[in-house]
Amino acid sequence: MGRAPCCDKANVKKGPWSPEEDEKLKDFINNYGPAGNWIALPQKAGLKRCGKSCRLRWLNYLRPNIKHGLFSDDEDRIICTLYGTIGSRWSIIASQLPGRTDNDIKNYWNTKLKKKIFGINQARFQPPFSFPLLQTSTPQSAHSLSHLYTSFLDQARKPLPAADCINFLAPHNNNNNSSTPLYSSSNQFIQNEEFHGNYNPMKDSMLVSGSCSSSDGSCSLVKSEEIGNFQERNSFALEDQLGSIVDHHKQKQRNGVLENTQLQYDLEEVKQLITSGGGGGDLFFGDDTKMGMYNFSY
DNA sequence: AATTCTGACAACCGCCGGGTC
DNA sequence: TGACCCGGCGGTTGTCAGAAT
Repeated sequence: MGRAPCCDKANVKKGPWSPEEDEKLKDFINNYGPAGNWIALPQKAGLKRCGKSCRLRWLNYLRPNIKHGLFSDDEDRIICTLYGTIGSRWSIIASQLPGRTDNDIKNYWNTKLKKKIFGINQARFQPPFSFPLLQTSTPQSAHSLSHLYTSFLDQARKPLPAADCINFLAPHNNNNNSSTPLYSSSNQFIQNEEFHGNYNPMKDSMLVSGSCSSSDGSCSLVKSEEIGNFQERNSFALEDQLGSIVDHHKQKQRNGVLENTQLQYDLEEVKQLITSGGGGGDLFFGDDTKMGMYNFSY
């Protein structure tokens, strides 16, 4: 036996809301409050709508303090970094952007931001930071992650014309000073990144590894066995690439080239919102000529 | 001027989890 | 303990306006 429908679909109106319907809904909620039974609300408010539709209309459009219109650069960056860390958990991302709704952010990501970041190669190239890195605590998610990663490598191995390089989250990075923070917004998160220029999936090797950072904020380089454990947890089979990249990373750090990188935003809050346990991770990618690292903790 | 295409965003759908009985 | 109800969530689809042909 299936679930009973939430409303009588034959007798509910669908499609765009009229101003009159908006007024009715607003009036009702202003008088009786948004809390309560959404399923019963339409009948009480005199609306021929599904309760879920009313709820969505209120939350996404009619609710006070909703911010419409263009997203700022800071908002862009917050969305990008949070998406990179937690994936498409729009409600959590929305909780970091006052006035924005999850639907708004989701639409914005799907229609604009994704293209802005991934450029022309978006259809073929899924970037490493889109992996659900925080969702690796179960065998299923580990398998899923492994599958995604394999798919990514398959894509990355395909030859691409040189013009198909993508810019990796560095829209404002016009200098070569690797110690300059790329983004700093509202003290909510600061991100340094060593990587400059283009990332070409045809030429550049890439891997994902676990990481940790010491309590004083310095970036303690990942031990290979820690990475190994992380790999094992996530069913990765990238040992060959692992050693060289980590050696390269260490070498750069010894040379003082590598900046401590710590991607942070409202982590405490995000932590609470995410049910899985805390941890951290680095995304390394690059080759002998250039290398990128994306460090996060949660 | 008419038609087609495209992008933006509003809205819907179905699944899931928590709460309650 | 399990069935049911409801709200929340994310993916997908629908609608419409403006651009392109």
